[in-house]
Amino acid sequence: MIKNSYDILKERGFVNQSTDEAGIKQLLSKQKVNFYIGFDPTASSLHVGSLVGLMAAAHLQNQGHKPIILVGGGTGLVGDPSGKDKARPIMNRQEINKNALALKKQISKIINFKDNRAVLANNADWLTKLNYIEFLRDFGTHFSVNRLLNSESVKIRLEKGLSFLEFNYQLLQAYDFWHLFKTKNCVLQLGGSDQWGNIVAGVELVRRLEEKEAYGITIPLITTSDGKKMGKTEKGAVWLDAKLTSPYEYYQFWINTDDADTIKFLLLFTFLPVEEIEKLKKLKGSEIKKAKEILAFEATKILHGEKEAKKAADASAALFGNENKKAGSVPTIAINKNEFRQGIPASKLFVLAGLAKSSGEAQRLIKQGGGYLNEKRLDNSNLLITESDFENGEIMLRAGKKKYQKITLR
RNA sequence: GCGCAGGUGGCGGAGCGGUCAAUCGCAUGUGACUGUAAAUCACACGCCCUAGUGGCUACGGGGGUUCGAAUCCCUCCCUGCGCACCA
Repeated sequence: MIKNSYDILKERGFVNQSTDEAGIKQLLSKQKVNFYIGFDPTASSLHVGSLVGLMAAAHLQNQGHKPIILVGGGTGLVGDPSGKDKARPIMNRQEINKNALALKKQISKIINFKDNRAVLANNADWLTKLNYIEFLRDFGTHFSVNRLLNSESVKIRLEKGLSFLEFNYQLLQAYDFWHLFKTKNCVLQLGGSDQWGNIVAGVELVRRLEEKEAYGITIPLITTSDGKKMGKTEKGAVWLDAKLTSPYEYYQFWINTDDADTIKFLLLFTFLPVEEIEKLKKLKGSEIKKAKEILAFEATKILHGEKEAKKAADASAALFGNENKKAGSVPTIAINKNEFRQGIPASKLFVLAGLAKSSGEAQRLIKQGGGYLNEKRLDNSNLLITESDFENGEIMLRAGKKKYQKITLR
């Protein structure tokens, strides 16, 4: 029996709520569906938080449906108040366009844009052309302020203050859905659970204007088992851009998954068949590490390719296993030879390597016993590091238990 | 526009003339314990250095009072609440 696309999503944990479960199931089983999911171009890279939506979209694409990836170039100019207790900084056009371009590159690692199997859209293309009066007359009439006031996202902000600008966000997103429905025959929207209100607004707008049914599915906000938002690491957010988070760091992020989250993440962030993941469930105690290795490898493979994933896995095994600490793809920086002529104080070197934000922090680190040079614990943050400390042209720095940085000479 | 209440470190939130780089909680980091997990315990947590009863910058911005200001005064900006205005 062929599984229904919706059931696939549901069984892997991608579904938080949906507007009409039976309707969606029927829709997805009888035809190839165009659906959309939006991303905010407020940063130049997506992070693992956005990955859930992309994975959901990828699963649907694998089932033959067609994703429309919407970059919120227009809505980004407004700022979504959902789930925020503060107004977002308003961004200018250029920045947003630059970000949108960068995002596409990352998204195309997961979604296949070849042969028109997926399309990228930017709502700036239509939102910026809207005429205020026309918009109010044609669409404003379909929105009830009473309802908006009752929505959770607005309620929260009412206590702290909400500008009219942000208040309008929902109308714009609803308009997006309608626009895509009209022009691209898009009948389904995916979004984070904080988008529920916005998605429903779109569904209703389509119903009112077109007297046709559109659907929405929200994806749960992925939290770690202790209730925190996922996606943070020692160095901050985990980005999808390899320049910001190297494949090795990305791999490490997944390896460091909490035991309790391992299975959940395998389902969400890998394409492994559910049956296979079920088997991993049986692992107990320190064996869970094996499941995490699979998770880390698969997740890294999806984003950075098999070769990089292997390299990261090897590096990880070398550094944390008992073999000698030689590693291939540990983040490496090259420092000019001349710098070492007089020697660089250990604390400075940690800052240069990006393992500490300030030399005060580095000094603290070393004082507390968390600074290592070539696997030897440093006891003096003023120790001058010179060329003679290099072994085979490199130095391995370590901060704490898990953060490594290799230094080479230039 | 008028009145009221506020604006303090990543966040929450004390302090209300000296002993404040600022109590406390959360978050974070390091160490111990472990399985590169969780929990727990300990320590740290503005920046700089020649590392000291050292220097510098910081309690929305600017100015002032004072030997001395996060703390008092003036002014500007911002936020919330109430009133007014408009619809």
